[in-house]
Amino acid sequence: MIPDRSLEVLKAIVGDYIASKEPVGSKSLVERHSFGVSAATIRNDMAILEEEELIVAPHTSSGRVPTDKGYRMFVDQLSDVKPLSSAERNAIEEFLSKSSDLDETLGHTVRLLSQLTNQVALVQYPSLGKAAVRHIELISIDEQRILLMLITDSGRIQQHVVEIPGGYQSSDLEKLRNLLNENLEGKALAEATAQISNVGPKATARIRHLADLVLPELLLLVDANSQEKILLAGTSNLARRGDDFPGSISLVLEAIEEQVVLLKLISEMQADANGVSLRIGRENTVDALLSTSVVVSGYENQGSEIAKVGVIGPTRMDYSSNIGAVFAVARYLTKSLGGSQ
Amino acid sequence: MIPDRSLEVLKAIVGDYIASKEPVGSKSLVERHSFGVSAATIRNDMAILEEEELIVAPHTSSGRVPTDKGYRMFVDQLSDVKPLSSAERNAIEEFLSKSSDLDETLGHTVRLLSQLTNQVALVQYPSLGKAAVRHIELISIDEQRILLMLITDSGRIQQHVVEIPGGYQSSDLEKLRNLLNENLEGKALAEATAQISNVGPKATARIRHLADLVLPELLLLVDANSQEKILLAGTSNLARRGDDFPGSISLVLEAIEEQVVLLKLISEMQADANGVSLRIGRENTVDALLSTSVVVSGYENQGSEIAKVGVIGPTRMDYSSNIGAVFAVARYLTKSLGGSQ
DNA sequence: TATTGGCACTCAGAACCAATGAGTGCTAAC
DNA sequence: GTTAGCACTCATTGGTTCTGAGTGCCAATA
Repeated sequence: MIPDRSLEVLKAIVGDYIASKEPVGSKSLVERHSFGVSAATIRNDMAILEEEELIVAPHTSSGRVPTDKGYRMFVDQLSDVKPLSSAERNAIEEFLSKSSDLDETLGHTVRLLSQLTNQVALVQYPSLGKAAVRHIELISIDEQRILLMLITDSGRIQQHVVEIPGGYQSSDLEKLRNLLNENLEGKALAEATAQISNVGPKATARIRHLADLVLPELLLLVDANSQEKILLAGTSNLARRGDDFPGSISLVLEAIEEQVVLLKLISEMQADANGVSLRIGRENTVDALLSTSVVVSGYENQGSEIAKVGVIGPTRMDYSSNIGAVFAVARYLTKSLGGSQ
Repeated sequence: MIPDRSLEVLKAIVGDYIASKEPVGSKSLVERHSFGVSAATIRNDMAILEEEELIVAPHTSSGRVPTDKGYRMFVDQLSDVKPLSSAERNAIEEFLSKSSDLDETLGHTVRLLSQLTNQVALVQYPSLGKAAVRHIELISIDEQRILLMLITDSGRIQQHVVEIPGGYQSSDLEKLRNLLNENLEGKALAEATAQISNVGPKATARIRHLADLVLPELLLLVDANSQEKILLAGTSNLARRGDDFPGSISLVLEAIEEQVVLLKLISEMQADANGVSLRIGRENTVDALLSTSVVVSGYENQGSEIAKVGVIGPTRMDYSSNIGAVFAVARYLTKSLGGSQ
């Protein structure tokens, strides 16, 4: 429908605009790229692109700027995702190999990604909903309190202090611990939720009192919703690109600090064939993010996607390299989790 | 040395400047406050203040702006710290009562403080150095790996996966666990560091192999430096006040995201008689924070300060209410930790 | 001696204007 | 389908002037 050369022109406009931050005109376009035709011809092509709402002129008689639709067309045409340099790949390996537990791994990952892309990076903690129980631990703190811990196979650890008015016997604690693990270990969390209420009746009268206090708390820990969590890094990168945002960047910052909104957004995003998913400008349902683009990719543990990692920045971003970086980091993260968790 | 009325004028200048963001002149000053003297007299007082470098004129013949020294004088004179409204106090109680474990408590606290003050809020995780070992736990993950956990009496939990090439017996695991707890439970971390190397020799030949692998990791966990950590919230508040920063706010954001710098800064700050400590503008040793002020207060567990909580914002901030809020939140946090940890 | 009214002076910022030039749309010719 | 040419637009730039809030200083006053 749209002539080939016009698409080439679109590509060139997006590229130049990303690089220069200035609306790009027919003349500078023709002198920077070798289209083999004159500026007037390019102008005709630009008229087509404008007709299709792929580009727009900020004011009468000035250069053109890609619209969200234009960016979308651009990335969909994008065949060559920029691979990371070997130096960058080394940095990733180096960085992630240092991490020991999940907290550390994710913390390193998100910082790394923000440095790699010069954007705000985000990583979602493995959603409990998709994980399985690896172990449940009950630890005595003092006469009246115990620490309840839930360890999932994604390496995430949740803990909660449970008050036991009237105290408990440590032998009972052990019995309950064994009972819980016998019934729940290895179960997916969704399944565990259902099982927990079945554990109660199995308890002997002796530990029934204890179980009644502990089980509701365990249920709370398992409740995935209350536990979804996102780690951010590199918000200063957003500020540096401040002039890219029409309103104020504080609105954008506010929105991405609001975990709930961000979680909803990224959970809606489905990976495309390449394993990366992106939302451009108005495609984001959140008002404050209308002038940002979000690039995410899922990372896996034991073969199934457990959470997402990505970046968020101005629509005027270098999609090619950002997609490359997000994809690569997600892969390394998958590898790193598979190895040591 | 400085006449009383001149100090009153300084107070008025600081107050007006904070409210209006505009350099304040003698005329508007005299009409907004009732000094009972004329503008010319105020001008004489202002000359004294300028002589003392407490205020400065951005350009010849314009209103005056407080210098860092002026702000310092102002807060040192500050007798009446603005107390929180009862609605605010209720909000704090409400908020903190919902928290169960340490992570949650601190997370809630920092968000709360940022909302209360409209500034960037920070809370430091309890420094391991000042805490004591509550419990050490070894949990079997699979044949070749165990999860080592350190629980401190401040409620902080550190964990690390230890690889045991060649595997281990679960009975040995239990022996080692008991050995560790017998020797380390209740010890201050600094002391525990010293003790850990003594534990090795006490191990029987049977579990020696295991101990040799676990102890170095435990030592790492105890090492306070590598574990200091700060939680931030409300960075969007900084962006909203963007025009208060001469350079760019991205530099400020960068600096406060850099945990190491921030940790060093707040650890240098010693609380004054009121339990609150603040650094104004150039008093901060960090370049990027020359135009910000930092207000912190310590919070306690079991009678001794374990870490700090505070806010960071433009030097042109409402010191009175920010000091009040930080102080109150620190107290509530102390109370909350004492109660449920 | 401290305070005040008066006055000349300064200077950032607003308002206005003209020149510049990159860029456009259109038309007629190739 | 492509191109050269042309008239037109309009954001940006730079210069000029005006205005007014604010100052410093001095002589008069209480």
